[in-house]
Amino acid sequence: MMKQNEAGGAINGELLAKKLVRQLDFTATPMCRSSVNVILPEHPQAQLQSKLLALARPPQSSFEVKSTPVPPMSHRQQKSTAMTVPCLTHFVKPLSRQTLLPATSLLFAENKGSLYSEDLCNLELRDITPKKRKQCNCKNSRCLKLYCECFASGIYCDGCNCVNCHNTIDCEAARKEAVDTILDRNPDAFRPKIASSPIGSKDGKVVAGAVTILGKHNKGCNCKKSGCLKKYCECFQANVLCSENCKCIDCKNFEGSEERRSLLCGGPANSLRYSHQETNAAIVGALGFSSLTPLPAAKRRKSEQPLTGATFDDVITNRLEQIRQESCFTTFAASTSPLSVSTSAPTAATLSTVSKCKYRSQLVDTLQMQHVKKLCSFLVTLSAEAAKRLPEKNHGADEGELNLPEKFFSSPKHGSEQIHHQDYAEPLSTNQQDASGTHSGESTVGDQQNGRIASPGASSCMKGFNPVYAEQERLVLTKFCDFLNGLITCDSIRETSFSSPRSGLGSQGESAPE
DNA sequence: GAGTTTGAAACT
DNA sequence: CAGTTTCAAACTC
Repeated sequence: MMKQNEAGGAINGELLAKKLVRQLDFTATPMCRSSVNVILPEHPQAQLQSKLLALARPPQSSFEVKSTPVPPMSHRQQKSTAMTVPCLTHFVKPLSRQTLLPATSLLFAENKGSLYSEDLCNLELRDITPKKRKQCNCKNSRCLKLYCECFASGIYCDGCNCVNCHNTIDCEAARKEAVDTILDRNPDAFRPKIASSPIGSKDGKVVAGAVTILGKHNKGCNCKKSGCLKKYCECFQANVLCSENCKCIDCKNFEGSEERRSLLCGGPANSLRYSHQETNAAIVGALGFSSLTPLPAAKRRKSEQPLTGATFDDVITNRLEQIRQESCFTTFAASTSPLSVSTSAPTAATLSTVSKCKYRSQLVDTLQMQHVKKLCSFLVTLSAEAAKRLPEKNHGADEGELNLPEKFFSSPKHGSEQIHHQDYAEPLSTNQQDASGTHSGESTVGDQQNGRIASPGASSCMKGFNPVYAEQERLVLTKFCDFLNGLITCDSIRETSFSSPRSGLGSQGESAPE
């Protein structure tokens, strides 16, 4: 077993830098990532960020640490490789260097090195705005029990209103003993209470840009009287919906709850407060797994606002029909293809999760499952037809010989595009990227090595040109893109309709989104 | 600001 | 593990 002084001696520049970086709360609830706590509030924000970014690139860091030495870990902490920083941001507090030192000591054993730089890169300046730290008011616990928010967060009390506080650096021995006692009772006591969604990237987090998906309460709440709609409820307080982990009674903190909706509908402050939830919900929904986040009531009402004249359902249906008619293929299998079933089934299964909490897409009231099924069926048929048709025409023939319609794309942007073999070699040409706006240019064969799925067209380029694959890919992606464009168009109409009723509906479904 | 309510943590 | 007590935050007035 590593002795404490050995552990302390092992602190090289890299580790030190990491630890300081980790003083940002990256392991706390994903929700909290939107309001990342930052220690060292004495630094101007920009300076702070650049300094932290520098720290993320050890060992070149020249940041000089003059803070109090990090308290050594207990043997238990050293043993625990899974120990994470407590949920510092459960309560929004900008933390002083001193107050975070205990947290860094708890972190000491956790060396998941991959987190730091990219998390820092995901930081936005507005996210590190120091906020007034919450101060505890403990009287009887000496701030050495989990009742104390500071202690539970792994920080020293600093400027609190507590009485007989032992959660200070001067009482480190007592503090460490208390930590050990609590860890004996519950090794996860200092772990973040809010877990991210099970589907995700490393460290269990799902990062999309700077936003991390909200999760659920690890242990769940046990609320009885609050309906889980007050801050007594840990789930509610953490901005997550109650989950199957909860044992609450008369819970109203679930997606679709009228009470919750009306509560969140309280005004601009609430809208702002839950804006991250909206973003998270959208991302979660897009990723296809259960979200625990609600849609802001304002947005949802907007979604539910009926269109004057034509419903979004009509527009989508018409759009699909238009796509179908524009296609050179006449078959439009409704739901006969097994693939169409298998393609859409996971979506349905995903949306109806085992949890009582379900993701509610902004389009849930307008884009129906039947549309998705139709689209899937259509794309499958399209792909099959392409496979059948291409060999008949000409193996490896030029695009011009495929007898594809000149205006396969309904959008003028696409209609004039000429596709050549070099397009297969570079399926994501600049023009296409600009036109569709849907490609990041990252989908290369090389991605396969990174666990991603490379496009069949791209793969065929590497292994030998296969025009069938490429054509299938092109058709399917094109039509899907077209469908999405239609969706955007319809959404624009819907938004216009909402903001100014009866305006902008004359060109329903056909006006360009931009 | 005092008193009450609430639910997590701690205890038995 | 369930029931009870303690505790501090959240809430109400």
